[in-house]
Amino acid sequence: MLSKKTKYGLKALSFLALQKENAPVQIAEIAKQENISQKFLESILLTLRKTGFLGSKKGKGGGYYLIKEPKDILMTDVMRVLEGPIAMVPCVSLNFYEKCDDCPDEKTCSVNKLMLQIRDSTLQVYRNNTLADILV
Amino acid sequence: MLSKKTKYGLKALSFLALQKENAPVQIAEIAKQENISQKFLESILLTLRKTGFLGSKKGKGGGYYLIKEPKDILMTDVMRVLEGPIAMVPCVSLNFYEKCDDCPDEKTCSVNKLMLQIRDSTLQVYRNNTLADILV
DNA sequence: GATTATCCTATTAAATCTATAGGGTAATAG
DNA sequence: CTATTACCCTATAGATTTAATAGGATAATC
Repeated sequence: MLSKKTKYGLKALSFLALQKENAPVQIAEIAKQENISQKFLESILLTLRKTGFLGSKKGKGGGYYLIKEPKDILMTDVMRVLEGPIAMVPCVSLNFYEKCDDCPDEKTCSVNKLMLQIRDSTLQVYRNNTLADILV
Repeated sequence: MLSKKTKYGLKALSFLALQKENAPVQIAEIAKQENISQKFLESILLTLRKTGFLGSKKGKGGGYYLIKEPKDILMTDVMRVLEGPIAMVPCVSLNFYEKCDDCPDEKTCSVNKLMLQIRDSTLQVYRNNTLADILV
């Protein structure tokens, strides 16, 4: 399952991408429009700012805004930040590789063999989509 | 993340597929060979029996065995039974469709748009693999 | 009839996810 | 300069899911 964190994060990014002239939008405004708990959204936006997707402005007229153009925001990067590793098992992860403690040898593991294919096909979709591509 | 349940289930199925003449194997034997908690594995095998993947035999010389040939066991079916819906969000699920309560319209949802692609590519992998294909 | 091994329900323990609380900090307007 | 606005940040609580364990019932075999 996709976490609410990722879901809300994607919705917020899309919402911001649709603003004219990339004007800052307040947390409260996004939360209301997208039916998201405001405080929860706040922490998600904070993460997205710290990881270089969003900029913020304090005080009246402030809010969050995209730092890059939608076509330059890769889903691969967004998903890794919000959802974590793209692979379903650590032993096939490119960026978060880890050996399974119960598995003596990856080369003779059927789970590894199947999940490697899933990772590749999933990665292909994320690599083929930017924020601009998923706007509707 | 892939659940341990699915991981163990796949390993058990693979293990059984490699037995000569499809002889029954005891839970304890599989658990030991694959480093799985025996009681936990027990409940997984029970599920796989109830869903038509395995047969069982009680008493001495008993155990679990495959009911169909590995090449006739589709990963799509195995994954749905062990891991649940293949889609990452209910609103793009073929077999477990559900509308999101927070989303007014799927047609204008960027999460839906992205996850639809993920579902399709994931499904393609599972449909292209039988138990026989992931044996090593 | 003793032994073996699956069958089944209930419960607990651990981990993760989701959301909330509450105050701090910086920018802006007037 | 001061009140207001809105983001900043940490901690924590509640809910859900996952993983594992306990303990005995049932059925088949030797």
